[in-house]
Amino acid sequence: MHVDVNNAFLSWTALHMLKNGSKIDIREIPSIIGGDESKRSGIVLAKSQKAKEFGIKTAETIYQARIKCPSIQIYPSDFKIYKEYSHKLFMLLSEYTDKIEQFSIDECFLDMTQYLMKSTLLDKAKEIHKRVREELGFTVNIGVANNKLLAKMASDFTKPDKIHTLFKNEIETKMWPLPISELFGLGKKTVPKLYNMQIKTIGDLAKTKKEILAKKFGKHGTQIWEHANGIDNTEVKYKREKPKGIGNSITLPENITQIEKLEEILLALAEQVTYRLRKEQLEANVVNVQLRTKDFVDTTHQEKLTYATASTKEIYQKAKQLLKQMYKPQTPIRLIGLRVDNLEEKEKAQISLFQETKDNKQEKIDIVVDKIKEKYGYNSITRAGKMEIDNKIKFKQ
DNA sequence: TCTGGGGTCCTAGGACCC
DNA sequence: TCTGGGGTCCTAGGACCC
Repeated sequence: MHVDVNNAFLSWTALHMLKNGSKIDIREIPSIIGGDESKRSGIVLAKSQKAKEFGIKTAETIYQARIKCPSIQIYPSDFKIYKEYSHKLFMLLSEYTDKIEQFSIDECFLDMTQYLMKSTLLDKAKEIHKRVREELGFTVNIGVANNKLLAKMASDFTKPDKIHTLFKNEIETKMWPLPISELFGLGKKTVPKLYNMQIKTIGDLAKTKKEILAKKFGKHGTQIWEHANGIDNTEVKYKREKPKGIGNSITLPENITQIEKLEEILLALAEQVTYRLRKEQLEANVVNVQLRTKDFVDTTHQEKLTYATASTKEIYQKAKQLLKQMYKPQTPIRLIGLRVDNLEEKEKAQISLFQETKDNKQEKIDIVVDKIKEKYGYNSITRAGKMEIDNKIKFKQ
C-alpha cells in the first residue's frame, strides 16, 4: 500500500491556521505554499485544488503563479508543522503494520502482506482512508497493489481523497494508456528522448524491446522497462537507515563575488552539517562544496579526507580549501552548498596507520557547543567570525 | 520580485596497482 | 615494425525523487 497526503504542505498549513483561530480554510481558495521571493527562493511548494484549476504547478515560480492567478494567496512553509502532522499520520498507520517505509515527509509504503485476502486488504485501505480524514482532518490517496512501484503509480491516478488498485490484470487498462511522463523514474530529460523514439505511452514503453532500452539508457533503461511492465522486486524498507550523505546549501539573498564572504557562509554551513553529523553519531570521509553562479551553472568539488571526522573545524578547513581551488575570482555566486559523504559509524571509525593525531581539543569544543545548542536552541551560540552572517541569514535547525 | 533544498543512484574518465 | 588486461578508487556531473 502507498499512502500519499493530498497537497500535504497546504493541507497541514490550513489545519494549523484553523487550530489557531483562522476564519478561512486555505484549502477552499486559490492558494499556495511558497518560498520567499525577497530571498530569491520564490517557488511553489504546494497548491490548493483551486490553485490547480488555474494551471499552477508545483516548483514553478511564484511570479508565474501570480500571472496565472493574480489573486493567489501565498503562505510560507514551516517544516515544524509538517513534521508534527507527518508523525501523527505515521502513528495511525503503525496500527496496521510495523513494516512502514517513510518515503518522504508525506508518503509511506506499508507492507500489508499479512492480509492475505484481497477483500480484507481493501477493507483496511478504506478504514485507513476514513480514519485519517476523520481523526486527523486531512485527506490521503491510497494505492493498493502487489508491489511498491504499482502501489505508488496507483495512488497517483486521480486526486484527492481516493483509493485506487493496480493489480496485475489492471496494468494494461489502468497504466498503459498513461503518458510516459507519469511513470516513476522518468523525468524531463528522458521523456523527450523516448518521444523521439515514438514511445509516448507507458504501454508503448512496455512493448519496446528491453535490449533496445538497455543499449540506449543503460541500467536506467532496463529499470524503466521493468516499471512499465509492472515489475518491481524491491522490499518495503521499514528499518530506519542512517543517511549516506548530509548536506546544507543556501541561495544567497544577493550574489556574492568576495571569497571572504563565501568563506563565512561556508563556516555557517560547516557548523550546521557537522552538527547533524554528530547527532547521527557519524563521521565523514568526503567533503563536497557546490557553487552556483548567477547564470545557474553548477560546479562541485570534492575530496576524500585522510581520516573520517565530524569536527566542525576539520570539515570547514577542507571545504575552504576546495572553495579556493574552484572559485574563479569575480564570478557572481548565487548559491553555496556543503555536503559530507562516505559516512561511517563513529565507533567503528578505524584508526589509520598514517593518521595524524585527531584534534581532541576540537572534539571537546564541538561536544560542548552541541549541548548548548540542544538546550538553548541552534542559534544560541555562534562563532564570532560569523556573527555578521548569522544576522543576515537565518540558519535553521 | 524568475528559477529551493534535501536526498539517492548511476556513469565515465583518470590514476593507480599488479 | 610499440604501447595488455583486469581491477579498484577517486572525482565531476547528470538524472531523478519529494
